[in-house]
Formats: sequence, structure tokens, C-alpha cells
Amino acid sequence: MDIREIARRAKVSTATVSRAINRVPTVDPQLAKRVWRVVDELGYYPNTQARALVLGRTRIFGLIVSEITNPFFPEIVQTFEDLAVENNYEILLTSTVHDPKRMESSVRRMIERRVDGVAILTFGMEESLIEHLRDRKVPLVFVDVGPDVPGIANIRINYISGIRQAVQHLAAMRHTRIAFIAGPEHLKSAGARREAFETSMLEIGLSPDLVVIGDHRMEGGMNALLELNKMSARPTAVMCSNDMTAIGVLREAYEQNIKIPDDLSVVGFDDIHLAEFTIPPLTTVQMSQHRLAEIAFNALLNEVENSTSSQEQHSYELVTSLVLRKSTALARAVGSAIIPEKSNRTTRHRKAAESSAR
Amino acid sequence: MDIREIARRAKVSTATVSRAINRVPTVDPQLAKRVWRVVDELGYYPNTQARALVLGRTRIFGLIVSEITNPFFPEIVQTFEDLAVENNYEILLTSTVHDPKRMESSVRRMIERRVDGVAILTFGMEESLIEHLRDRKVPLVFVDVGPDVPGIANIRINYISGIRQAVQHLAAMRHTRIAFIAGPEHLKSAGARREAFETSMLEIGLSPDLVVIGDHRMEGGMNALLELNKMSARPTAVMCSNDMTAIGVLREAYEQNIKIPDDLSVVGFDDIHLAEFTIPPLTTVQMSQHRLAEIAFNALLNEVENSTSSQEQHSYELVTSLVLRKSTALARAVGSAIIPEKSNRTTRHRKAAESSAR
DNA sequence: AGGCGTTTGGAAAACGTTTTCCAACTTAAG
DNA sequence: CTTAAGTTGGAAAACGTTTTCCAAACGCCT
Repeated sequence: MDIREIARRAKVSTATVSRAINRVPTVDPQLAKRVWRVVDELGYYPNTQARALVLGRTRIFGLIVSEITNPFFPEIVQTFEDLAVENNYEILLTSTVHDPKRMESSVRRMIERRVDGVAILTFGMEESLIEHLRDRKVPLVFVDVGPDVPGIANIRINYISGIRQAVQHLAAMRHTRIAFIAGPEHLKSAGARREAFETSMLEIGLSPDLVVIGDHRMEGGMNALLELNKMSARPTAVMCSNDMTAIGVLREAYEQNIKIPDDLSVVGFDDIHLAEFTIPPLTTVQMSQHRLAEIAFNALLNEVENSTSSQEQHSYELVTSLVLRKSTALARAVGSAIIPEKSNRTTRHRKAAESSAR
Repeated sequence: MDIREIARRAKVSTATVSRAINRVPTVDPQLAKRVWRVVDELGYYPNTQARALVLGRTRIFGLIVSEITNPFFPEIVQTFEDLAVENNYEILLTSTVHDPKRMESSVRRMIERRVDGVAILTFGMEESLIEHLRDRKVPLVFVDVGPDVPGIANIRINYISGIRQAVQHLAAMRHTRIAFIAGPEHLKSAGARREAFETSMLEIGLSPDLVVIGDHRMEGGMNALLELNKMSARPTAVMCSNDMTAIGVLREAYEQNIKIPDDLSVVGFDDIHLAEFTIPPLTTVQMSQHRLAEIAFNALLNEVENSTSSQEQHSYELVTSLVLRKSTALARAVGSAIIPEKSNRTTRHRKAAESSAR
């Protein structure tokens, strides 16, 4: 069943059917109604491929995320999809799983399907890969990373705002040995978070050198806590590069019988929905997934629909901010809290930590 | 840049280019190489729309899930995508959020984009909606629900196997008052789980009437526990229709200072990745997301590629089984455990519960 | 009543492929 | 050296739309 069939049955030309369907105003209302009746009767849906072919626009946006399996992303995908259906777009979703091969195939798939634009929410993609996209002048939107060239929109995340709040919150609770569990080293965003932590610490004269590397997953959080535990100067509080890491910390703390928040304060980053439901509920820095997806989608839409392309806004900012729940508490007045039984050695460590701060 | 451009530069006809690209064996290897060089040089990617138009196949599979935001689904999506890239398919992902309007638009989008098949992993979709798809003879694969008609593959989940194991595990731990937190009533799969629970209980002479309704989300689990708590005959163990519910229970138990598993045993359903990281780690019934996605994808692929369409396998089974972690324990020898302080009233309740069992 | 703009609808080209036919060329056999 | 069989590559049709021209029909003015 194609447009010709409709034309035949409605006794008009295919041009008229097309115009009726696309609501071109010049077509006679009577006629349009006749066409629509036939369309509904037969349950006709125009072939999008054919349409895309002639229009040169597919109404598909690519969405590249790093790991759909990380709870941070589904929320983004959902918002993105909501917006997409609202605007009659389709989404081509791709999850790179941090695998260069997959990233490449992602890009390839996007190009083959001729997407109208792509949002790269991968928080630090191999720059080389975007070349292909750029060569084809596909509108792009990045987060964090992303060269400052025209035609590429960029969402800058203001990490410092939320992270500073978190650090100061901890400091106010009299924590001085605050550790940081970083994300994977190749991720730009993880680097940015770590830097924000470091400057926030330095700002208030604390030493930011209790840093261990995680992987942004629960497993990494668990290992990191183990590592922290082995240190001579144990932290009384730990900030995590993302919530999944924090959940891992919570889990390992349970295993080790370390009480959160009494023995150890922990704060996450992202504020995924789950953070509200951990035990205890996680204090974390919010980076709204909803806003992020919204900004990304609109940036793309803007790029595509207003092909004025000239002096549009190409840089957006997303601020982060602390949300307080139950995983932080006053530092113990005396002693390293992580393993209460060994708390006698703490004063020394504390001095050491303080003297190394500038 | 199109196929003609390539043809011109390689000094052959478009037909030859097409053949070379599609690796038709009759084309001269020398020539093919010449073509490929030009293709690579220019970074040419065939236009999928045009290709789809003539081939009548889009190499797109639709994937309808009920809520991408539920951690159960991302794992499925990931596997589905892995398989898709392996087989050169694309995925059109749609999340219905349980909204009839969205379901309808989902189906519409699938049809408009001319997908080659769709997997409906929504665990109990409005049957009416599939009509449109069926009319167009789009290969379909369902889970659970789904009419037994030819051309529609069905994945039957064997709920009873895993749930029986769970119930018997609990019974062996001397629990007799075992509650069930069901899923939303309109969901077929939720109904099936509940039934499996009921028969499993009856089988061993326990009364399955401690049932409260949840919503398959953490919030529902929290509320459900509150409700259970108000009962005169409090359960000593609770099974949940899915893991998210169980996580909610864990969370509310923490709030109420009910110790898991000492005061209350809880078992989940699904075995999402997160279940391993709850506090305490969740004993749950596994329904492999990986397997499920795999079965769904292959069913579709089979339907499409072997258009023998006749006596193919159209029904698949996925079995479930218990995985033991740390959220279950022996029932207290005496007394209703939920609120330890009030445990003196238990013996009576226990008798009541036992007498009501047949 | 004739000419003029304005609606209205139709024929056909275009979008980028694949594929069917067919012609030209090669090779081998007689 | 001619002919038949087999390779190889090209021209053109087809896929289902949108859109550009054009022509017809229709008032409306003078």
C-alpha cells in the first residue's frame, strides 16, 4: 500500500495526497478530508525511508552513551526519548561500553543511517572518532570534552559548584582527611571531577592527596575502599567520582562492618534515582540527568531547525549542587574512624595530614 | 557523495560499484579492489534509506520495553544491541512508561520506520496494540503474554521453577508466614509471578494469603513493607515480584530498624546486577536478562532470515532459578520477628497462620 | 465579454540505491 | 579462423516519496 493506492482510491493525484498529508494549506479542505478518510481507512503510514530520501532529512538523532547499563544513562535516554517523540524524531541509541571498536562502529552506524545530528554523552570520547562526523557536517553536541569549533555545541558541566559544596560540607563536619575515589583515568569528566575536588580542598587549606582510582562502577568502589583501608592515614570521609562508586563503598563498608555515616562519611556524584534508596540514603552532588538530556536535545534541534547556523548559542552550562541525605555525619571528635578498634593512632596522622596541606 | 561519484572516480558503472560493495563474487578482483580504494579514500558510506527502499528491508528491529529506567531493562538493551551490531541491524528503542498513548505511538513509530521485526518486552502489553503490527505481518516476539498464533514467537517464562525454589528455601528456614509483594495488577507477568508463588505455597501446605500490591518500583516496596507491618500476623519472610521492590523493602526496613535478614528474610526476583550490591546482598530468583534478550533477538532474526516461515520454532522457554545471597536467614525460633520489641504476641499469630493453611 | 490573477490539481523529475536485462568482450573448442 | 559458451560491465527500471513546473478552472475587474 503506497501513496498511489491512496491517490487512486481518493481519485486524486499523488501530489495531492502528499500535500494533504503534509497539511499544505492550499489544498481544498473538502478534498483533504476525502484523502484523510482513505488514509485512515487503509491504515496507511507514509514510508519514512522514501521520505527521508527526497527530503534529505531522516528525523533521526543519534545518541551515544558510554554504558547504558550504568543507571545514570537510562534516565537520560528516557528524557531524550520523551523529547524525541514530542518532536517527531527517532533515536538511534548506541552504547560504547568504553570499547574503541564499538565507538567506531557507533559512529559508522550513525553516518550510514544519515542521522540529522548526534549527541555524544560519553563524557570523554576519543577525539579522533568525531572527525568522521565533523567531515560530514553532522550537527554535534558534546558534554565536557569537545573542541571549541563552530558547528559543535558543547555542554560544559560546572563541577566545581557542587563539589565545592560537598567538600565544604564535609569540612564543616570537621572532616580533614577527605579521600577521593576517582573515575577511570581516560575519562575527561572523571579528570574534571578530580580537579574540582583538589581545588576545593586546597581552597580551604586541606590536602587533597588521598586519591585512589576507581572505575565508576560498584566493583571499583569496593576495591577503592579496601585500598583506603590499608592506608596509614585513613580518611574519615570519602567523596566518589560517581554514585555507582559510592554504592560500592557502602557495600564494602557493610562487609567490613564500617558504619556509615558514623565511622565514615561518604558522598557520591550524579544523584541517580537510586541514590535516594541506598542504605543509608546517599548524600551526593546532583547533576540533573533530565536537564542534561534536555539541553542536549534542544541543542541538536536548534542546530537542525534553525539552519541560520551562524551566531547561535553553542555553549551551554549545567551546574551541579549538593543534596544532603544521610551518608555524612560529624567526624569523630577523636581518632580515625574507619576501624574504630585502631583509633589510638590517629592524632599523629592527623597532624601529618594537616601539615601537608597548604 | 553518492554511488555515482564512486563509479565515476573508479571509472566503472554504478552497478559495478554496488556489486563490489556487496561482494558479489562475479566481479573481477582487480576491479573490486579499485572500487574499494576509491570508497575508502572518499570515506563513502552507502545510504541506508535508499538501500532499504529498494531492498524492502530496513535492517532495523524495534524493541519495546516498559521502562528503560528500571535496571532490569538496560541489561536487555545492551545485549540486544550487542547482537544487533554483530548482525548489522539497528535498534529502534521505545520505552512505553506504561502509558497507553506512548504504547500506541511506539507501534506507530515502528511501522512508519518499517522495522523488520519487533520484540515486545513489556511483560503484558495491551493486546489491542499489536493488531496493527500483525496486520502488516511484521515478525513479532513477545514475552509471556502473546496470542498463540503463527508468525508470532513467544517466550514463555518458567516462573514456577525459581519461585518454588525460593518458597521452599524459605520454608526450609522454618518460615511459615511468607508474604508476597505483587507487581501492578495490569501486568500479566506480575500476575504469573503471583500465581507461581501461590501454588508453590499451597504445594507445601502453606497459606499464600499475605499478599500486598506493589508497583515494581522501590517506592512500592517501601509502602508494601509499611502495610505488612500493620498486619496482625506479620510475616517473617517476604518475596517480591521484582528486585526493585525488594530494594525498597530493604530500604524501608532500614528506616524502621528492622534487621535483614535476622528480623525479616527477603527475596527478590529478576537478579539484576544491582542485587549483588544491596545491603545485605539480595537473595533473588534469577531470570537471565542476557538470555532473554538473546532469545528475543534470535527469534526475530530467525523469522526474518529464514522466511521459510513455516514450521519454525515459535515458542521458547526461559527458566528461572534461585540464587542465594545474604538476605534470608532462619526464622526466629519464637516470635514474629518484624518488630523485635513486640515479639511476645507471636505465638498466637503463628497458630492462626498455620491453621489457615491447607 | 475578454483578460488577469489565483486557486487547484496533475505529470514528471529527483532522491540513492539494487538488480534485471542485455551487449560486449574473452576464452576454448572445433 | 569461426563459433559457442561464459564473463564482465553498462543502461535503465524500480523502490515510495516530495516538489517543481504547468495547465486548467475559476472568479473578478474593467
